[in-house]
Amino acid sequence: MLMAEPVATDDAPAAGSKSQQAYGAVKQRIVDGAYPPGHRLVLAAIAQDLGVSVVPVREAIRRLEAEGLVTFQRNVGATVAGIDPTEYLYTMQTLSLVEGAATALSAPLIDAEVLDRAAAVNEEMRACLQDFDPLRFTRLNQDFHAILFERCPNPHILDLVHRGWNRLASLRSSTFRFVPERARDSVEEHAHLLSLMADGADADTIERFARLHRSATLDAYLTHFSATEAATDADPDAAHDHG
Amino acid sequence: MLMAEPVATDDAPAAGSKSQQAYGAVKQRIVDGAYPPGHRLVLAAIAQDLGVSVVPVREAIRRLEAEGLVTFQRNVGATVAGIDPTEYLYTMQTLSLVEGAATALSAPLIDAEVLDRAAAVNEEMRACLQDFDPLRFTRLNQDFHAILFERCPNPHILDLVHRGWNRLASLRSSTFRFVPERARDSVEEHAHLLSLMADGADADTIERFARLHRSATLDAYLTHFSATEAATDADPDAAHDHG
DNA sequence: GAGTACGAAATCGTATACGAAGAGTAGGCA
DNA sequence: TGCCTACTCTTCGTATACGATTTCGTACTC
Repeated sequence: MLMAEPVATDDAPAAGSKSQQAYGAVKQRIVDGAYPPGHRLVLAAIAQDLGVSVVPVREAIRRLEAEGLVTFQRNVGATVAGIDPTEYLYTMQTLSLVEGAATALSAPLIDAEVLDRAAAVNEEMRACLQDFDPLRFTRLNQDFHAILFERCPNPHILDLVHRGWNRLASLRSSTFRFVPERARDSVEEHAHLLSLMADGADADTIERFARLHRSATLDAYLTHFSATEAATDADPDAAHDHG
Repeated sequence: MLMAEPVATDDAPAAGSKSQQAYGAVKQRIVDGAYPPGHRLVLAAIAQDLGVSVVPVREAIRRLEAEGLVTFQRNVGATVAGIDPTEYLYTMQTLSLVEGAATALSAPLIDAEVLDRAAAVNEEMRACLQDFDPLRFTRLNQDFHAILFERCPNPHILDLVHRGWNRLASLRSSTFRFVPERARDSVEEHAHLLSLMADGADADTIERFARLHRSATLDAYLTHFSATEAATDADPDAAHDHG
């Protein structure tokens, strides 16, 4: 869906250049949790592990830094970016902005067939509500939105949306894991969004609603956490790293 | 080997690492127009020119690629990003989105002193209307907006705004050069924006107006160019590279 | 016993070297 | 004469090597 790789065989990135290989491999390990947040990324170790030299690894790390997945310090090294709740907030806020715009810009280019596909995914999500699986739900949620914003004609905005989702994936902090109640509302809002598009609502309405939809998810997260943190009071990031 | 001193006198980037030096140097040359759009960036040549090895240059180029200032092709090389009118459109559209949001998010944090500074810059712009100098006007325009969005609390969005302005600078395609009539309206809209902020208008109103303000500039550009291109009909990019 | 200075290990940053992939050009063949 | 092929040349991609910087451990002093 939002895989930029030309063709991935099954799990190995298998990109043309070793830099891209290294990029894909390290990124995957971050997203998978093999490299937990705060983990130090040593160039030589990764290079040996991947069977390449440090040069491509270095380049991969810098790319990941540009995407915000790792933090980098000169002459010190890189560490996997932390899962600061503030960071999540910023990312979600940014995503609400650019995804709302991308969805609105996509809307005129979306035909009935695409709407049907999105509706099918949304029905899967609805079915997923019983026997709730946060991971699966989150993945479907991403698929749903990707269908709707992927036709955005402005490649810059589309790229920003992809980056946002990427960062969310690296943060590994799904709202639906903490606030499953939000899932049901989310599905309903999806249905409403589809009906807006089907009725040919104007761009501003769609943008506003798409943005609100994401903001609502963020709000659910925030209220949940402010409550949780006030209750537990200690070890405020214990809730994140149980991936 | 002529070693560049770590401490730079005044205009050199003065970065600690050679990668950053190279990044700053190449970027400056692109923005200044020393490397015109379409110019091929050969690693070895730049490296020799800067007195460093190709490795830092390579990294600098990749960073510039990530920012969109240069395009890169594997095993072929990098070229300074073109000034495709379409690219300008996309960039301005994206900027209208993120800058509008950044301005709206900044608004609650802006006090009277900041508003006064912005107003002063706007008056400079108004004075600049006689004896019109597009370059100076464009610079003041950037200053004006920077004052208003710089307090945006979301660093991601703020970063996107900076990137957008960066890319605009690299495109070197100022609307005010082609459509000086737009300048007067722009100043008035700035004044209105300031009054909105002074009156404590809600975020949505400010965002909407800031976005519209930029979109209007873009529209002026587009109508000008569609007219110009229809008239000249040939060599549609002649208007760009007289920088 | 605590703080500081020195030294060693680890790791990054950069230079140099060589192999690989594309682009351009000249030559041959239809 | 036009097109295809082989070759060379430029330029990038990656490996290896070495110097620079930081960090951590240890010994010494107050």
